[in-house]
Amino acid sequence: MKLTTKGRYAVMALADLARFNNINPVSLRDISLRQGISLDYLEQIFSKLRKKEIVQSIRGTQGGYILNKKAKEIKLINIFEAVDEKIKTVQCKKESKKGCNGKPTKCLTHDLWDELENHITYFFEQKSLEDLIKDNLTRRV
Amino acid sequence: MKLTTKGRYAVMALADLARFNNINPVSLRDISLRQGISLDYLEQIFSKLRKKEIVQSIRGTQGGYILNKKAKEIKLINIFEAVDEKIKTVQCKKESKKGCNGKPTKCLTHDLWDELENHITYFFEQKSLEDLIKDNLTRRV
DNA sequence: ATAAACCCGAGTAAAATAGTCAAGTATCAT
DNA sequence: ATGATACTTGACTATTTTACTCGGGTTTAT
Repeated sequence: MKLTTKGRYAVMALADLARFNNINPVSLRDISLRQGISLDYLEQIFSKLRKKEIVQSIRGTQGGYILNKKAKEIKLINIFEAVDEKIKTVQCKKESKKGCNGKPTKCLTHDLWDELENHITYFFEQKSLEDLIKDNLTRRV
Repeated sequence: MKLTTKGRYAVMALADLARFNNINPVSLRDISLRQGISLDYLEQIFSKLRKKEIVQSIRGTQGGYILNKKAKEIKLINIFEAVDEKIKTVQCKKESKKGCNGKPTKCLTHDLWDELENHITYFFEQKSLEDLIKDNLTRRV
């Protein structure tokens, strides 16, 4: 049970962006340097974030990215969804309402995995980008 | 962010074991058939569970496994630990108390990942095997 | 004696991850 | 105009992890 770099980096990069999100757009190059994430990889990630309208891009010199919504309105769940960071605890989820794996009844642990998935999802639904940067009034990288 | 089969199967198999844990030991063959998990794979898993003293083995014909503690005392966290299902949200955890990745300060999202890890771990610390089978008075596979 | 079970370590195919690389296009500053 | 900066896109790939399988054991009830 682990977080992939895609999800982690997306959040790190957006936290960085939110922090420096003044009038000027923030370039991926800057984020790359500050957060130590490869530029090429960041480009992949931001492509997805842009398609899901979490950020806006500004091309050309002095260009970069800006948040497309208020930091408060961007929840971690939105970020994870955008970069395909799935929360997947169960394999039999898509089966029919009643049964798992083709059987007529639910598997013994079905509700457990559902509950776990909800537990984790809840966390991501609550936390916003704003929470991240508010918690970080002390100087951080 | 997903659960591996090792963790999932371990819990499924132990739930099955707990359910049929009467006087007689339960063979992996039976668990394999009921839960649809390969026998070879189950053997790997139970080897670890035995080494962590979650189950006891009884060799020979009519042998099998029994729980080594009361179902109430076996928490999911113990099971996951036994089969090396790690809960890993952060990469910079092992760095010094204050800084991440060799830098003198914590990374922006450090506390977030810590909090997430705690959130998930808490869930696994609360849930016991007994909870699983108690929740399943209705007939299940 | 035999079969049912546990025990153990090595090996491996497939999938997922974590990127890199190449070739663009848009825009600004000068 | 032109060069530099920065976004855009899609393909490619090495490494790691996962999810097993396989082949040999040993123990014990009947």
